[in-house]
Amino acid sequence: MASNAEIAGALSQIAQLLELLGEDKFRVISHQKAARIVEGLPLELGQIAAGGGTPEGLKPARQRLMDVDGIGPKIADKIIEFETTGRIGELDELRARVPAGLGELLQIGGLGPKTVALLWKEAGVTDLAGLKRVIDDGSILGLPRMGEKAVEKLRHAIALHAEGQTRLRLGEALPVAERVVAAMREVRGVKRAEFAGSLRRGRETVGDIDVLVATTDAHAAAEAFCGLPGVRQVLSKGETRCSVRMSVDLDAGRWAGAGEKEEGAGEAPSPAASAGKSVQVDLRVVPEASWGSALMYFTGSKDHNVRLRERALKMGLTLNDYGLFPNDDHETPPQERGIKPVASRTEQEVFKALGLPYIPPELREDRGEVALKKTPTLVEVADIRAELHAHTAASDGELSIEDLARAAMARGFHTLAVTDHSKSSVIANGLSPERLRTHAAAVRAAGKHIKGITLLAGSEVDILADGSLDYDDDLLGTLDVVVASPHTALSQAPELATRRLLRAVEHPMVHILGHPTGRLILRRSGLSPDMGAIIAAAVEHRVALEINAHWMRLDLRDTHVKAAVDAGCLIAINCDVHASSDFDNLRFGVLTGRRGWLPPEQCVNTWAADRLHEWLRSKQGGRRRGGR
DNA sequence: GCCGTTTTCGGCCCGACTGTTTTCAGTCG
Repeated sequence: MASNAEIAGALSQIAQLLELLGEDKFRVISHQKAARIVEGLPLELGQIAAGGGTPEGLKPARQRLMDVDGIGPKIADKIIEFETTGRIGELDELRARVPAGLGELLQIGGLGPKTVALLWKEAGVTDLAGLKRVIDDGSILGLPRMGEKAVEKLRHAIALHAEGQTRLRLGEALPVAERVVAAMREVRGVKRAEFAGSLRRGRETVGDIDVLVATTDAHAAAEAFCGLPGVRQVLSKGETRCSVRMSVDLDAGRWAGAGEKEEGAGEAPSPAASAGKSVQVDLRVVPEASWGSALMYFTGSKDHNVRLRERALKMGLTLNDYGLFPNDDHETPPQERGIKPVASRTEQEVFKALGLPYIPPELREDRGEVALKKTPTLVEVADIRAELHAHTAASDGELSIEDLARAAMARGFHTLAVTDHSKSSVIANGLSPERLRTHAAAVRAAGKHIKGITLLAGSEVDILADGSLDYDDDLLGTLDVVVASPHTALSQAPELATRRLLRAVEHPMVHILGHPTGRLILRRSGLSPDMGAIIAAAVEHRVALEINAHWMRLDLRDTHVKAAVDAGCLIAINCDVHASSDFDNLRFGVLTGRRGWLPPEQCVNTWAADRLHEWLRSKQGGRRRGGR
């Protein structure tokens, strides 16, 4: 079965090739948009295209695909063709007409389809090597719009591309953004400063960082921004916008420490993974009176923003970053003609004027949020009262049971589950059955004398490649909490992965499916099981699917969380604590939950102690906590 | 190529910055 990612990849390739061929730009946009939608879709389109799936099984596949907003008859047919034959005729034809190397050129900053097509048609450039050649021999200067400065910028962009500059993970980007915002708030004249963009939406990776300021002294703001510590290069500097490349701190890459070891051999940690990394940071200077509309404009995804503007137009209004204005179809933008906006000062005000409830930033992805009637209640960091996945020095953590308990108490938690690794995780010093019994007894003993928090004895038990668990049922039955997680064989085929995880979810003693796919963001993709089947089984067996809060993992990912939430599945947000500072990762897990529309009541970590403990006990056929 | 509480045809979001073009095209978000 073709995955959504594969389908999205094919569609976006069609868009790219159409663009290079100078085809109708709206066809291009349609394919791009469809690709984005497919990628973010919680349901598996391949399954639908193949005529599968349950709820509307009798409806023709084509019709069901077309029910997805953004997919029409043509694209539906292409998806079906892709699913049934493994290829798309149109894509093959397009590929035959365009040199394969042009795709890479489009990834170079500042090079768009027009310029790449120009290079190809006028200078015979078909790949990166060809581009370097025409730059070196100077022939590129003979092309239209290619002067010395343009070529110099291009050189720079090629060098950056060669460094493999890629997206930053949420946990790497957020500290940079917070530092920039804090620094800008100290600048003379600055009234407000916030970061926006995909970072404010809490996406798992970001391509750049957008920072907004409202100030009485735009010049001072621009100067201060371009002179911030860590700025390597000023890319552009204008009255309302500046762009720089900024170094990313070494200490953002904590993954190299604890946590990595559990992955086993062959996944060598890279302590200097973040060394030399940089990120583009854009500063936007906006009028204070437009703060709300500007923040909205620079926070919403492209599709979300388009959706809002279309909505505005239907209401006889026009929306831009300066505000929501009456639409008079004048050529000059309303703000330049002194027209007073209907709303602009705060996001709340603008949403209200659009007839919408306030939409939290994490939801602004055009995944149905513009149809909301009221602001949904989403899980917050302050709601989290329990950590159900933590390691001590008995396996690969740093803390003793007591220190771990105190760290959890300091966060205001009522419950902490100690879940060290099981025996197969040899590199993580997994516990033999005998050690586990001793350890569980030690946890319970500690629980007796530490007041103010309930300590639970548990295990993060390996789900072996065939879906069996790493301890036998007698031993598992003595535990308060069983987190079952895959750690090895993470590249097995989807069908095998599905069967493997289903077996774990169906196991009567499993409470939580830990980091279900085992992916590491930007490093390895992990398992690709049929998530719909996993979710359905988890609902049936009252197993919680974990959002592992480490920013390297964020596993479940946001779109799967959404599917799980829609299905009524329980979710656990766990920090997978190995060191005291790992509790700080909670906010990344919460952001991911919010992106999946997760309400607090569906997240077991928010439950009151009694309710949480009752759920844990109920999974083991009424066995009472305290062991045998 | 998609879409429709003003449309099944004719639209499709909006603005800033850069470089080179003396009035704008291309790119980006």
